[in-house]
Amino acid sequence: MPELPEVETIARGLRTLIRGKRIGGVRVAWARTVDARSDPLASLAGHRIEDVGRIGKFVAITIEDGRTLAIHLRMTGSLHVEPRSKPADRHERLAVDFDDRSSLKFVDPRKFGRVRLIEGDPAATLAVGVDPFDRRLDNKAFAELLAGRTTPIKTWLLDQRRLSGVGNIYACEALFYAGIRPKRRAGRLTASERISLLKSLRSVLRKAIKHRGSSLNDYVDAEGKQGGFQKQFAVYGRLGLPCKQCRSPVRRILLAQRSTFYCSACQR
DNA sequence: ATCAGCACCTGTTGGC
DNA sequence: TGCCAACAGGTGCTGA
Repeated sequence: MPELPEVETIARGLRTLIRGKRIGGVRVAWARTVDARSDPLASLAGHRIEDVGRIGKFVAITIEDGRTLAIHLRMTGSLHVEPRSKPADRHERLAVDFDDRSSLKFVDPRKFGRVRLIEGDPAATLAVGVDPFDRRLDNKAFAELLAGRTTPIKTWLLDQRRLSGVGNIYACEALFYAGIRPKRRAGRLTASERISLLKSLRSVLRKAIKHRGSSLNDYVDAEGKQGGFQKQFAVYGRLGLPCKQCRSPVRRILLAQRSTFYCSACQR
């Protein structure tokens, strides 16, 4: 599913498409798409969309009354703005209908995605950690987050409660550019490794946003366009192919049940 | 605290 | 062509 760059791309596109629209109602085709802790979606009727942003990997739709509609696309979710009358995709799970006869349609083949209407501070409610681009995340703050952690750094990067937005692809890519093996204990990185990792994270995420994210199979943004960053992966999905820096074959291991790619020569 | 294992779901791909 | 296993951008739960 989308990671930070894909969610950012989706949110930016969606912002121009639905800002200011007034909600008429919500239709739910797959009940479990609505998070059990969500406020009732029917209460959205009559309210306008104020803005669209991103909180970690959530698309955050701000409502004029201060509430937030948080959407997590998980593995295969996508969002589309179309005329309500257009026939529903086979995998459409939920639709927000606007009073101009357009709809925001949530399509999700695997049904993992979730939608949740929140009152109050959404970041707190969603329990997401600091964003990689948050200015408050300097080298000192990053070091404090990592201190004492014994879990592998790659696994640590995927934990959304500490740092939010990084997923499997960009964790692998950032560790490659930082020259750090995925299995290294998070709390055992040296100061220069931490600095390098934070820099690599930001640079790879920024580049991916520039390319509108990465499309493996089904990812498309709010305009239906694919991303282009998958062409630039250094290690992700490149098992056995030569490392782009040293030509030795890229390896694959499992960490926390997730495929993890790295170069054993470039990463120590 | 942390991890393995499994659950949630459907679709695609590759081997035989 | 068919069947089956493995795998996929994510997270949450349970039990050890």
